[in-house]
Amino acid sequence: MRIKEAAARLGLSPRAIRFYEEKGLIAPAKERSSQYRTFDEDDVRRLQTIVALREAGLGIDDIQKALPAGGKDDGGAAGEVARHLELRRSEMVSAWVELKRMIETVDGMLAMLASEQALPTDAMFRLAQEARDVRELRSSWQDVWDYDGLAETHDDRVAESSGEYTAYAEALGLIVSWIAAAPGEEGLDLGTGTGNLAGMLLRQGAKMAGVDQSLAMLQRCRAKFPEIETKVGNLLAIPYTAGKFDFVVSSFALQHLSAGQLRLALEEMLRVLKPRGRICIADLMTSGDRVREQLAEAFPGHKPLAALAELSGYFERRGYVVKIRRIHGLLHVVYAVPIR
DNA sequence: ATTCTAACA
DNA sequence: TGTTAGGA
Repeated sequence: MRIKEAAARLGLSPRAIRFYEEKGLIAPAKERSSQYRTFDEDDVRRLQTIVALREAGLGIDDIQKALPAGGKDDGGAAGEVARHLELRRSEMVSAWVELKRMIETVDGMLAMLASEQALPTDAMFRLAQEARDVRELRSSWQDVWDYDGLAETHDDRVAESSGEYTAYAEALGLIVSWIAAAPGEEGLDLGTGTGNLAGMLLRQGAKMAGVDQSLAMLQRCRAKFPEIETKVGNLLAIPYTAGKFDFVVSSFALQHLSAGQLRLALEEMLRVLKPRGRICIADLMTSGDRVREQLAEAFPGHKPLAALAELSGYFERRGYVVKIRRIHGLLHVVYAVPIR
């Protein structure tokens, strides 16, 4: 068939199809003399997947990467497509959170305008400043640590650091015993990595979900624990709707956040938690902001660590009872339960 | 009547 | 990607 018929069949314009060819997404045969494009069933099938991926919001270049460069489809492409769709999904959640933020800012400004006669310039400007700070905090969260690259050896390294392995295992064990998941409860593990903590809670009978920035880590996790639902995403824009989980846990993830980012992450945890939901965190923590700053200066390459006082204060102000245990060195476990 | 390339919006 | 021009 020629381009018009193919376009009609796929709901595309002929121009769009030529454009896809120009971008290297398809390579239809051309008639010798006329240079007219000729589309066979394979071409149509490929165009169908392109249309589908476009509808999912993938850009032309993403589709280019997701689809095997060869002219025709082959079997092993599903994984690549899934990988790009997950990345896309994660971006969309971030954009969604951004939008939500912006709506709140607009609401705040409207509220100001409703009560004042003149333009409340100062107040609006301050609100805008705060909003901008939050946005910049979010966007400054990058994969500084290259966890995709570390995924393959992650579990080995955890097991090898024998001195700290005991502490690592002890911390995870304490989370599991403090959370004491009832069968069927829904839990979320933030920064789940290869799923070690989530796996333990899974065995306890909980229905677990895991979020991690690194898809490579999650692929390990899926291989180890197929029952865990995993999503790519970051802690500042958790890819779940509000009020979904009975408990949220996190181990060795918050240490990578700055103080401002930590506050956003905590907000996000409370958002996805049910009203009576509980939180348990194992991480490197310092006794106070001063110590944390000193450490940050001493180790310029590292992010500031979470401050214990900040953490517990944050929860207590919101009506939680906080329990803390020091495991080893800076490693602490913090448990927060709403006051009944 | 269709399709093609190229350039511009 | 849509549009338009100029050709085959």
